[in-house]
Amino acid sequence: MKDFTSLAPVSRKISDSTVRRLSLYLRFLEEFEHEGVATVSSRQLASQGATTAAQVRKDLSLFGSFGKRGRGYEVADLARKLKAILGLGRRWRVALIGAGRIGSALAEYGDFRERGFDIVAVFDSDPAKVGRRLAGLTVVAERDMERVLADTPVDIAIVAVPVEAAQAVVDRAAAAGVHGFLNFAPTQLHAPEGIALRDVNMSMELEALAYSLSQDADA
Amino acid sequence: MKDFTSLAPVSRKISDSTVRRLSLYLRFLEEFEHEGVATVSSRQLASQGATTAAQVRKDLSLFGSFGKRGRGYEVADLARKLKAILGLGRRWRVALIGAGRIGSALAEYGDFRERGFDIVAVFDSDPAKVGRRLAGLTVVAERDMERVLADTPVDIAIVAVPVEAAQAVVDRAAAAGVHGFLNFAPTQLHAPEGIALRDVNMSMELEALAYSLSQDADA
DNA sequence: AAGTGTGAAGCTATTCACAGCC
DNA sequence: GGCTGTGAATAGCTTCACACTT
Repeated sequence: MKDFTSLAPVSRKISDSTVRRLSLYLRFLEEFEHEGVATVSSRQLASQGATTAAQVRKDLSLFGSFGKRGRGYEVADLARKLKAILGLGRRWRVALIGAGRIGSALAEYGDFRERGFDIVAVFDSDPAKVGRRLAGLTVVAERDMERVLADTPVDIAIVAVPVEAAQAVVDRAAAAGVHGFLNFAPTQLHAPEGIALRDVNMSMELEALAYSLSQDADA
Repeated sequence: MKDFTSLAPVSRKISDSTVRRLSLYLRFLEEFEHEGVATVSSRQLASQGATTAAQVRKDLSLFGSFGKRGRGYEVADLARKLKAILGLGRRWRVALIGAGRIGSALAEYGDFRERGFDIVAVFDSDPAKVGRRLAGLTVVAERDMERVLADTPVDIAIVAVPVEAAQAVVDRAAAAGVHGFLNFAPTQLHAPEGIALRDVNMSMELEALAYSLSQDADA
């Protein structure tokens, strides 16, 4: 049994699927905690999340030994550890770039704040939007992005601008010190060296559904 | 070499990652087509999409032999074939359930229509929203969902209701004949037997970014 | 008895490498 | 010469199964 004195990430590279599952487990643990449940087994965690008990144990074992044999996992304790592993032991500062329909909806999306992500700046290139209030913030001209980011640095930027503008906005924000991006423009962006970027492509999700439905129809 | 007389899906089960890549390739092909490019190589397709030439060829080969050795793929032809494979040779009828901030933004999201998905009904449980116009449609009471879906059947429903309401809404809509769901409520829903469902969890994407950034910070 | 932690096995996905065709 | 299509090799992920702990 390894001795993990800290929760410092393990040398081994953790797959994206594992990270996503950890994030899911954390949610379930918070629900259990809310219901006053004190301990859970890998089986119980698995049943909530469409996975297997072995998978849960394997995922957790990548980071240490958090359970007690014969008993399971202590809910509050495991939740705390997962938070530390996922980097949620702190709050994250987020900029929103693009205050159109999707951007505005995201600015006011309560779940972000609830999960530790604070939107602290909003940018838009449309002069008609600049100066307006959105989710308690004043929309700033996209042209002033570098200047504002120098004053109020952020960790992550949410990109909600049109496809044509998206890559440029990422490159500029990355140069201005933003380390992670969540892109909602329906295109695959390229992250500068050393920068984390994830694409959320809603139309592509619908296309994947369309594929499934076409398959079923022939079956 | 196999003889694919139709584009009917192959018996082999196709992985989600392959489907997503096909959807990406299709976008690139449409861009190439728009630029007047007549043929592309697997290398060119790969370079756009952060994958490898071998992966592109493998993905395509699961469905047939679409290229010409020494020449590459004919852009318009391959685009047509990918559309057929993905089930995009037709338009899809979509209901939106939940006309809150996210729902409203999705209702007006142009890319859906552009990619073949027409929102033809909008439901909400809030009496204050019922009767309002949204993206050219009148918001209908969620309670009347079954009645309306009987008249105007849809293939897919987009779920944009609060977490607490999400599973019930899926169960009801599935019973009313909806075959696929795209869920935006930040929870993992369970699809009834034979129903396709995908979760888009935006907070979870941010958490995955937070994980990456925490990793980088220690490196 | 119950349930974790984990090496080993099994499975799936990606990459390699090259014969075959244009 | 260039590039596809594809079996073979490799890598990565999931499941199994069981020793071990409470």
